[in-house]
Amino acid sequence: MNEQDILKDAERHCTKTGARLTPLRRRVLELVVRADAPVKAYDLLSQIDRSNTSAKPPTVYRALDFLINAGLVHRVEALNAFVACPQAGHGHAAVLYICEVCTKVTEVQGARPGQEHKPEGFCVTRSVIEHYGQCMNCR
Amino acid sequence: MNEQDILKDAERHCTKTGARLTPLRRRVLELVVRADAPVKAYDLLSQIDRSNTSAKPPTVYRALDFLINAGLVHRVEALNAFVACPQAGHGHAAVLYICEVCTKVTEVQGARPGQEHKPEGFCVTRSVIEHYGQCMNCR
DNA sequence: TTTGTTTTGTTATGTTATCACATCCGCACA
DNA sequence: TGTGCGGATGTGATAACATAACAAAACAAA
Repeated sequence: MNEQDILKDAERHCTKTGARLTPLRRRVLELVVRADAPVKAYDLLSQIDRSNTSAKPPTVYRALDFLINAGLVHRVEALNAFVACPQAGHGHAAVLYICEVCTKVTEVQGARPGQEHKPEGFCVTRSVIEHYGQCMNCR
Repeated sequence: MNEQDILKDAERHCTKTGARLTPLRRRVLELVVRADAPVKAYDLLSQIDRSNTSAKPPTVYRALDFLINAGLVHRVEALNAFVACPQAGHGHAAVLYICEVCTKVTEVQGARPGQEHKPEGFCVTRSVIEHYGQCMNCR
């Protein structure tokens, strides 16, 4: 799935769900999609800055919050970074495989990890699943 | 497993592996164990500070690095916090269930998540697996 | 005791994230 | 047309998290 398709898909998804993909938010999404690897909030900020002098940290963090809630972007917890979700709206339930050499992230949907050993009565609302290692090309 | 047992166990583990559990590191481990929930680095710092005025951020981060490497402590990525590992040396391979109400963490060993959908050729060296929700008591 | 290594102290700074309040903009409705 | 409302963005400040770089001390091996 290429950059343009992902963006179109995001538009459609937002239209359908009533989420407001404003120009600023779209711009941030675009930057995340283009990065094609986990990108830092302050890197996004400096890129936005080139076109919009008024961008400040809250600008980018707010946009990212929106995008994460809309299921368009994932936060990579162990990297304090963000990646585009290749499938709009599947933002929750993702399992990430992160190559520590080339930094590329492969997202696997529907790979809900076995919760066989889940503590009794525990009700999971959100899972962070990130596997780090080397991808095929980088070994 | 109670606090004292965990500390004894940690001592034994370090003796066996040749890791040097110095007074400072032991003190930090003690604080993490006592907390019985994820603790922040700066909270540890302010607790150490009461006895050791010279404690600075690197003091606690270095001790934590050591403890994590020794498999005595886990970093909870999505919280920027740290928890004691109830089983010395099993520090890698852990799956954490974190109650967002009472903040308590239950660690499950040996619950390696299915990697059935792992990208071909990907070699995992480290996994971050954190489930957030409500524990039985807090529902 | 000398030497090399590890640990700890110390200052400074880098990086990540949020708060609080002001302003703007689109929209519904009088 | 204007007025009020709510969501989005602008703005300045600061909080929270983490590391770099170098100095001093502790310690163990030779």
